[in-house]
Amino acid sequence: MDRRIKRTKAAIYAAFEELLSEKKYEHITVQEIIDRADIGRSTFYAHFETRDDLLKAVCSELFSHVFSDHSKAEASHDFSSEDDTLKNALTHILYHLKDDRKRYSRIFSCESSEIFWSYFRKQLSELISGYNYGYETGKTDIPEDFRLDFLGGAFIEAVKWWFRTDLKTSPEKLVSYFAALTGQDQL
Amino acid sequence: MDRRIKRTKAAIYAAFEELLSEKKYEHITVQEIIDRADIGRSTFYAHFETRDDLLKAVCSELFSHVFSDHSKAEASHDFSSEDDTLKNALTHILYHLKDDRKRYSRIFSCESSEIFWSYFRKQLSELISGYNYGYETGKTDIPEDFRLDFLGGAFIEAVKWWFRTDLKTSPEKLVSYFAALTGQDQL
DNA sequence: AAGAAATCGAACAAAATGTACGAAAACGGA
DNA sequence: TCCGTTTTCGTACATTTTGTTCGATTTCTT
Repeated sequence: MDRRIKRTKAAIYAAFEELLSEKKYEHITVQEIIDRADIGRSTFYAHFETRDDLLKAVCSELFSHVFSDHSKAEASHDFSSEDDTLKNALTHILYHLKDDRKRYSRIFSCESSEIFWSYFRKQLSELISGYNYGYETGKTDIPEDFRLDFLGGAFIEAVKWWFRTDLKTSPEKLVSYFAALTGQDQL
Repeated sequence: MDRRIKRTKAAIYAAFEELLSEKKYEHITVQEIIDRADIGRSTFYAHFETRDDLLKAVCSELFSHVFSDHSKAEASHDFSSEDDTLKNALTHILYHLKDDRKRYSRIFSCESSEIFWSYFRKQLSELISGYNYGYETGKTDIPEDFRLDFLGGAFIEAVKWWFRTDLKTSPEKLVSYFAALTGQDQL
């Protein structure tokens, strides 16, 4: 690959990720990116059609690291590669995220429709905590705030799936799926 | 409340939600909203400071319906109000969403950082499905696609929580929480 | 009917967008 | 090192959006 391209892309990526740590993705302009990267306007558009294009490219690049070469991750965190379970696979992913936490934090803090979901999630977590009398705290070592955030977020995921599949499942069934998969049957 | 204000806000809301069903939130401009609502530019800014402000207002209005008056929801869907469990509460919420599915669909389809999460989720679901040999299909009536989407999304929620709390939990512990709350211990 | 409040619309500066083009620079293969 | 190719630069440009201002006008409330 042409060195100039590599240099230009690197400059754009760096500027973009830097900006991402300062402000929301939605408020970052192409102008700011090229100013920060110190490249010509036309140069940017020679590589990316839109700002979304750039984000996609960055995501793609990031994830190529996350999901490739589990073995490497294992090697660097001393897991026996024979124990190839989902749990370990997920653990390896988490280690990778942790190793590059700065980059991922920037991306993870993007938001937009999140305004909506965060409303929903907050309300749900409160709602769930209100029904907690049947739940024995202390029996497990799962932090209460994790449990509430997680269940709220997981329920949102169920709702998202529900809408993706055109609400063809009845609410009762959906809730039963949710309850079954989260072991919240008792509530 | 002044009728003019009510009319103006209604016009803005209608135009906004209409646009929301045609394009992504991020690409909707104030210009389009006031054109569609047929109101003066200054009038819009008299009610909302920014486009995000408007979205927040719409969300707030929408959720005030979702989380208020469970009793009403119960009445209209014949639940015995004595059975006040979390499951029923969630079911009622789902019914409400279903009743107003058109409005909610519009909001739900917003995206932005979703570009990132959807990448992640897709990969995760694939990963999980690869470890499914231990899972007995057919034993439950939970659809396979729901299970995969859900577990992927739920794991993302765990990761989000992880980052919100500054990665202070070890990857192993986080995965064990996830496994415990989703009954995926066996994998 | 009268005073208050909201809307209109036109105008404005500032900024961003996406595109175009020729000149200059950097590249890679021979 | 040379030469054709590719990339970058810089500038320019038309268009669009943004957020604000202000007086005139309309609509509301009482």
